[in-house]
Amino acid sequence: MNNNSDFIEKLRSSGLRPTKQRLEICKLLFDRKKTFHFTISDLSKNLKKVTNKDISLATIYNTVHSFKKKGYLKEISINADKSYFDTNTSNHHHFLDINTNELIDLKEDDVGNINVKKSLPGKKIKSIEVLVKIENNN
Amino acid sequence: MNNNSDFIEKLRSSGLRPTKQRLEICKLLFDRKKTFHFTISDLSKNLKKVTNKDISLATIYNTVHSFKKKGYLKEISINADKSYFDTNTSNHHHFLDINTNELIDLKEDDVGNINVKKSLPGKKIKSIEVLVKIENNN
DNA sequence: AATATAATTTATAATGATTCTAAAGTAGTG
DNA sequence: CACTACTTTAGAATCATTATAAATTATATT
Ligand SMILES: [Mn+2]
Ligand SMILES: [Mn+2]
Ligand SMILES: [Zn+2]
Ligand SMILES: [Zn+2]
Repeated sequence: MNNNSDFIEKLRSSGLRPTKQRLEICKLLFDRKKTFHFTISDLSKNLKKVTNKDISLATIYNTVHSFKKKGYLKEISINADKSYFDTNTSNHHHFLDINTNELIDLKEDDVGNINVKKSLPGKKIKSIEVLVKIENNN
Repeated sequence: MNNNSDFIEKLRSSGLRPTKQRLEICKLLFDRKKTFHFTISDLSKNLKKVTNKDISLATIYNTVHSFKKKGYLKEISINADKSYFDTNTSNHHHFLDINTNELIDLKEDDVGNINVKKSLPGKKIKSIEVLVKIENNN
């Protein structure tokens, strides 16, 4: 999907130096066909698999947070005891499988248009997102 | 709304002994006209105001978790760094004011019916909830 | 290319919310 | 009252996350 110089450009253009740690993380997060959801712990484990010298946990946190700030990642809070990040940064809906704790993107068309009738003075709508919890049959 | 013996009955009927700590917490949470949202820290502060002898933090956690397990409270995970509990245990939608971090219930009618078209084999829908983030105008 | 500067990484410590532990207290039963 | 199981509690432990501050690295400048 992307090659290394794309990531270098991406990082530079947002004022982040393309360090080897950040590039390694870019490769894991963004060099894919589909977007996905991950936890810091997932990312940390996957980085251990693909790198020789480990990236420190502090750097993983720093990087994920700066990517979030730059808009390359989105944080999804769905579960009191697990925080997910999403490489799909658009507003979108989710299935949450409560048996597996897996998050699954829904497409725009999977959920009809949502019409919020209530409004509050001085406030405007920023986003509308639906969470559909699913579970095993029976 | 409720008096003490209602709460004693409520607790007994779900196999929880009506201790003075639990009753104190019931009064704060359930003796109201409207449901509301709170954090453990909110609850803890409010309990300090109304009780002579402080209820220990462990008991507050224990009680909130057992009330959740009995279905008297619902946990709402919306913010990575703040966990809310809701005395409205039905499936319902929310505004989240991102300027104040305030959660506001939406009524069924405030959001049209939601029709989820996608389904996954072996899975059924357990709940559908909408989160509408709002922010100040301008 | 060498130097200077600021950004970044890192190991490690600190924080803070939540949970655990085990001892003391209390409610229900007969 | 006496017994038992449940509950509360203070304090310790845990664990994810953030802070610190020294070493390293990227980039700009000479
Ligand atoms: Mn919890
Ligand atoms: Mn975070
Ligand atoms: Zn997603
Ligand atoms: Zn609510």
